Amino acid sequence: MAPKAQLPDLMAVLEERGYRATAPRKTIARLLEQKQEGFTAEGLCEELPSVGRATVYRTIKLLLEAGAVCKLALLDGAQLYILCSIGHHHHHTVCVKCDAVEEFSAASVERLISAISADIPGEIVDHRLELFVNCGLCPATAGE
Amino acid sequence: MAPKAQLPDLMAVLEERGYRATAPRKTIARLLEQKQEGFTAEGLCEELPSVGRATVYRTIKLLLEAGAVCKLALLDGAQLYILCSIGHHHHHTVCVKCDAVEEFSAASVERLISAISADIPGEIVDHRLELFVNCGLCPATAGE
DNA sequence: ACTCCCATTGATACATTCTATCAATGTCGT
DNA sequence: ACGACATTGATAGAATGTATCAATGGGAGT
Repeated sequence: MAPKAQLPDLMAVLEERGYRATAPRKTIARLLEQKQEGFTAEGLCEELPSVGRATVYRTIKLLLEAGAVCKLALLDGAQLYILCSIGHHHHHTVCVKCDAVEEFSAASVERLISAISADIPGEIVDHRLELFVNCGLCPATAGE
Repeated sequence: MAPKAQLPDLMAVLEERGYRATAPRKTIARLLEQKQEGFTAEGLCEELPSVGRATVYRTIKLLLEAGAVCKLALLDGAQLYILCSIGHHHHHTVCVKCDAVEEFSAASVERLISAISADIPGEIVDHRLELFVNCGLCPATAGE
């Protein structure tokens, strides 16, 4: 897998927003910074038995609000969190076989949304685009 | 609100797929065919106390698989089902104020996805696009 | 129209994911 | 070091959906 763009220091992100640097938050931030893949809240809880479930969920929520984490809906309706870069609009590709997530952005998408705007009643304030792919890198897709 | 495109006879959709025309399914189908707006499973259960919860959820699932219903994720993470047209790929706009959903399709979207394909690792097999709008028609948006 | 098979139902329990509550604790500005 | 108050963790509860299974009923074949 290609190396990800540099991802933010999560604890710093939280402190910038005025949240305290507590031990549980540091633990969660440190673990997430290692993660190249998507994760679930329950998965984090299992990996960090020393941190309370409520705190795991609360911290994920704070990171979501800060934009450091995105929440994706897979085709089957399952949900997946993924660490992502802050401050620039982007989208994700998700492998339908292995759930690997990659971030991408394309000016053409944003231009298209603007163009579509004329054909849509109302004013577009946001959008969500997800591409489901066969990544071609995981065992499941390589075999085809 | 503009009249929707003709929507399918839901009971016929289910029968075409080999499911039996039972009384609970007919009840659900009849109610949904009246609905111009999004709905939730729990909401349906309340509107149809004569039908068991499990049956409501099962029937929604069958309609989802048949493509007669889509499941949308709102910006705040809430989920909404919406009746939609079968057999042609389409997307939805969702009003961020009143949750009104409109269906749209644009050849330009499909062309763009194809074009992006070249820049994305892997093969695109599906995509999801949602536009969040101020519909301009509901009291909440009209006031701005 | 009757029968019979088996798809379907509904009640209930369970699963998953997330939020609310609240007393106890830990951070950080002073 | 102190104190205000943000945060934690245990637990209960909410929201949404699935599994189980005995009882029911649709509809194909006669």
